Amino acid sequence: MAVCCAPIAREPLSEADAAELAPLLKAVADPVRLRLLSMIGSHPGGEACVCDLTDAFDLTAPTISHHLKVLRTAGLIDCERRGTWVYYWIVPGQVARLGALFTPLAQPATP
Amino acid sequence: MAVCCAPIAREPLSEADAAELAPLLKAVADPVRLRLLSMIGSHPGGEACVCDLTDAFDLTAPTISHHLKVLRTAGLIDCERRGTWVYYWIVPGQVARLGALFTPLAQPATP
DNA sequence: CTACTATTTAGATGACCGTCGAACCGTGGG
DNA sequence: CCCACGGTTCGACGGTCATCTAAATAGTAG
Repeated sequence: MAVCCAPIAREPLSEADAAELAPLLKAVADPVRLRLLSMIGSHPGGEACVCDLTDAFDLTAPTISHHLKVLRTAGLIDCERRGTWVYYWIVPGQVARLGALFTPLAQPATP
Repeated sequence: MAVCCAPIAREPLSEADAAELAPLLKAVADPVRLRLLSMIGSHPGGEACVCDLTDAFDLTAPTISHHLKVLRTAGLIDCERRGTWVYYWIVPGQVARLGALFTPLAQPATP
């Protein structure tokens, strides 16, 4: 259930599966979002405040907020407001789908 | 040595690593290229002729050629001309980098 | 050498994306 | 009650991308 479809080199990806996966990949296909995802995932406690993330970039707050929204829309992260601050954390299942797509290729049967 | 850097949730991705990985992800963040990669990788013999690929899409030949070039520039596939036809195959090491980025997150230590 | 096929290159067009400044909500403290 | 602060939404601008048509290159067959 973690993956919707077979790993990429097992069988040809259906048009529908490709259409569903592509936006997920597009969400992480950006240096800023890649770092954001990494910073959130590696943060102690598994969650990070926006204020922690913004300072690491030479970008304005709206831009960071936009990137976080893209990641959230893709289902890769989720967030919650806790008093003054908003905290983000990774949704492991969705991220695992990406890994499952490519990893089986590392050690294929190669008959 | 398959990967250049730690998996995404181990430690924050450096700006340089993110900048290097993003283009790789951008190359696969397209439904057509995702299917092309899958069709090439799952093709019997591990390689596929352009003529096999073109027919599966409602796209013109130049468009397919363009997508193949993007994948090739990213180092995900390689090709060789053999007589009349050009054959493409997957570069496993480069694809494995993508998998390694996300897979370790599937079963993290979660202390 | 010429004609035909397969594939790539070049140029153009329309859509999408990353970034910013300004305006807008929600929370907590005077 | 109002104000300061953290964060998001809105609208706009510049750049990139997917796709097409037309033309060029490479190889094969006659």
